[in-house]
Amino acid sequence: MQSMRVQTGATQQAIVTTAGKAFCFAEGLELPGFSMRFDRDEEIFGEGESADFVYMVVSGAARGFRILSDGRRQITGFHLPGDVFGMETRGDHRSSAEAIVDSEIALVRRSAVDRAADADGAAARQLWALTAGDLDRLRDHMMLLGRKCAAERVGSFLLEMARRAPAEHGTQLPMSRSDIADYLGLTIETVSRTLTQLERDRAISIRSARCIVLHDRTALGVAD
Amino acid sequence: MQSMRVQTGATQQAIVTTAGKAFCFAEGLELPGFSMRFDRDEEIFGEGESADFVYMVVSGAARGFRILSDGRRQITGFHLPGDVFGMETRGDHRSSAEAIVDSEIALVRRSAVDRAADADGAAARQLWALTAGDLDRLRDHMMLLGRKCAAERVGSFLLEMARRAPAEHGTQLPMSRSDIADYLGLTIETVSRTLTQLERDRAISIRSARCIVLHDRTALGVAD
DNA sequence: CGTCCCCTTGAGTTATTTCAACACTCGTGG
DNA sequence: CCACGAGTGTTGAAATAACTCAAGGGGACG
Repeated sequence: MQSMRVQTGATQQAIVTTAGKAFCFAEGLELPGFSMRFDRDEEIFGEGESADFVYMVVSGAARGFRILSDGRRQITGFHLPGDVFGMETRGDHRSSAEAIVDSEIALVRRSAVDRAADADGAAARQLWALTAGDLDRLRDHMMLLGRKCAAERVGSFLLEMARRAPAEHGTQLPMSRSDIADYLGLTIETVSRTLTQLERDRAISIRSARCIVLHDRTALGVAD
Repeated sequence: MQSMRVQTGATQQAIVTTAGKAFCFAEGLELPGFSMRFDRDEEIFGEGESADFVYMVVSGAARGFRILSDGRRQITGFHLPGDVFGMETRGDHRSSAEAIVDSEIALVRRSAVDRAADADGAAARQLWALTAGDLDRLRDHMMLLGRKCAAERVGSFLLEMARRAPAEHGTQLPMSRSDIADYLGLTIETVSRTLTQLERDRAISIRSARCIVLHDRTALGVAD
């Protein structure tokens, strides 16, 4: 396996342990890149940085977020294995991203993405569809943030995670209560209380803080 | 001027009063289409309908929104003259859109959009950038919905409208309090009370319900 | 076995909602 | 020209969902 030194952002420099791989961004869309390891809570890219790369989770998980000057944080999305993130059509990143747990992240140079889009109309279409899919999911999340009560927010979140991160013995939640709260527009106390209440209602079982079993999907009380 | 009959959706049929025009979707991206008039509160397209057209506001204003089965509504965005909306990469519309006031809307066939994207890489890039721009604005709005208090939401909204719909004698608000509330994730009463309070604080003047003058942009108390 | 971090629980507070009444604006028709 | 009515916006008072502050619990790890 090769090893190379890359400049990934304004400040960061890293030893890349895998080089010359191709990563599947979508059905029939393979892009050349390399993968990097990020520790838990390590920044992947920051708001305002030049968007020289596009990212995909290989293993682990990441959070995308924005922060107000007074520290309030809104998590715009969780990125799980296979998810592409950090793709900008303009020059700079408008949000930040961090690893939630120790993760392996694929990096593809933006120039390579642009080249693929220019060379192949179908590839361009696929990349556009990735962005459009994000837009669609964000509109759903706007409904959650603007119009759903705490119980519905937590219920919707559990259903989303159950769909995206199915595991053998219950749904795994790689993120902390604080991450969940900042994703759902709630406080950690409200998230915790709501989960406890859902367990009392026999809608879920909390095997541990990071592992939940969904029993009764209708009892989650999620409107649609 | 020509006149033609078009099937615009599952049910609607309309007399088109302008045909054969080209509409500017972005810098150097002109697409052939026609324009139609929509009355106040008339549906432009509905959730689940086949997305056969892409739309642009010529004059007037539109709202994009989603509704839960129990009637709760979240407005995902307001569309003002020049704004493109209803562009889907998949087959169906995932949100609805209605005219806020009597409006003239340009319709471009999706097939024409696809053709332009296939033929010209630069056009494809522009269309992708339109979607990416929407995504970016939605992320800002998520911060508003998830983490800002009522006063900040209304303040941010006024700044947004002042930027997008500048007028001679104050900012025009084509939409009702109910629309504003459903955009900001508040109730109409809270929107109304907050505007009154902002006027007491001398941050704005309410010339009429639909026309506001911004005095002191810092007094709007909008964090960033 | 202790310490740290995260999570949970409790009690009191508050921002926003809910419910209800009233005010304004703008057409329409007498 | 004024009365009327419908739709829209404002205001008040009470209710409540979620937040804040504070303390305690439990698991992971050295």
